[in-house]
Amino acid sequence: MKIIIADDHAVVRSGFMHILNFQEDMEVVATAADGLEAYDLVAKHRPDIVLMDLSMPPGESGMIATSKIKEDFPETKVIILTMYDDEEYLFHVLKQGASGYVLKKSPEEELFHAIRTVYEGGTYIHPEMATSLVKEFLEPGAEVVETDPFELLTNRELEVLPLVAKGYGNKEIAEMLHISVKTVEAHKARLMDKLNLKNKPQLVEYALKHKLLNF
Amino acid sequence: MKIIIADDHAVVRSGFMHILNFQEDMEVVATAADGLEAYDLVAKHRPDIVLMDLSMPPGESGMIATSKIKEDFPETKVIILTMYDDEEYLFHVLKQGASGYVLKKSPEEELFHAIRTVYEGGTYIHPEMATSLVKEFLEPGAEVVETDPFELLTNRELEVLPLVAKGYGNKEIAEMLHISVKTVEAHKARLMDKLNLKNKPQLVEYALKHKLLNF
DNA sequence: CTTCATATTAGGGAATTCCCTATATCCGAA
DNA sequence: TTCGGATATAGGGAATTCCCTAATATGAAG
Repeated sequence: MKIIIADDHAVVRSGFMHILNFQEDMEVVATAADGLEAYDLVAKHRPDIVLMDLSMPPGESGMIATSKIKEDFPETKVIILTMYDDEEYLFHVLKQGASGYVLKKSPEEELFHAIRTVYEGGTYIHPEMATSLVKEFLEPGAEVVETDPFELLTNRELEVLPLVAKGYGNKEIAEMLHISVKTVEAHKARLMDKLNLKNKPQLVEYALKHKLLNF
Repeated sequence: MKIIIADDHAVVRSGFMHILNFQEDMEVVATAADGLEAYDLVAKHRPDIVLMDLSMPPGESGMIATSKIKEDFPETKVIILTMYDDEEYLFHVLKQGASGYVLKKSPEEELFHAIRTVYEGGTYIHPEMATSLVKEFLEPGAEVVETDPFELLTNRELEVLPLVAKGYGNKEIAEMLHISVKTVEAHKARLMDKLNLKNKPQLVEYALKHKLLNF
């Protein structure tokens, strides 16, 4: 099967090309450094599969490219290959028409399996991400479709989140907001549940990613 | 020559291993997913070269590992292979004893060239980064501020600081670093004293400002 | 040989957080 | 009028952190 690889890191693309070309049923016909280049190469080569990174600064992102490619070349299947394990990315690219989502931390065997599965008409989602998908299936639109914090969280929660991320303790936050420690605990627990964050580091990462820390 | 690869992404490690093993004079003897594992493998294999990523969350960073490896195995040469083009990182790892700095966006030929240059006793710096080095050479210390964490803090403190900033508890940090909670407490107290930080939010702000959070 | 810094560890008590479970009021929408 | 969400608060116990004080081993520098 014909494959195109899109990743902004040249040496990483080379590495992927090598390990894929080693599989008897796989052939990398071209590689791209960003979304625009990937689109052009798909137009030219009409591959079966595109392996698409999500973030390819400063070029066009894989999310945009996936959307365009699926629109203009619906027979080409797109598998996202990224280091981001955020379910918001997963849901978004699935809606864009991607047929697979693999994390870069996975072993090469998983990548091979994903490619073959998708080539045969299936969908492959990295197991750790699949649970998010099941949740979403069971409770559509419950919380995770719109992961923009300003949509998901109440005003009070939006006040509490950055303060927690910055490292203030519950007691300090209570004093700042003139509420009780118990209330802070409750808001914190609710916002973590809404955002599907399991621990403090995930909360800090989320706050950073969504630019909620005003330092 | 014997090479060890340290990168948190398994499929990326596989790719690098493939392209390096294809070179007649290069052999990848092991791969590691973080700095601690890299150190252990260096002890075991005594490679000529280590290709080290800088950021390998949630494991130990390549910066810390580079320092330890150069200290205990001075004959092993370390080449940093990262996506970060910040000169702060470059200066630091050179001081730690790294012999090369290659960006992941470079083509594989540059990586081969870097490895061969370093193996022969030379130093290889990605051309775009070399200008920063020349500047620093011509005006030493011009841009180094007195609160450069890499100047003020010990290696252990540099390990603890980002973890605290990220929101990990002392118990979790102790488990990650295989030390006791009391030790974590002590390092934390010392580094806060050195940096004149009075509380957790100041520590978080400091870590952000100095790009110590690998998310 | 001495001194100093780093790394590590500890006791102990107070303070705080975490986690589970629960309740109440207010307000807006149906 | 009813219902659900937002906001607020609480009890209680286990776990953890904070803070102060103290100690040891090792290696490097003078």
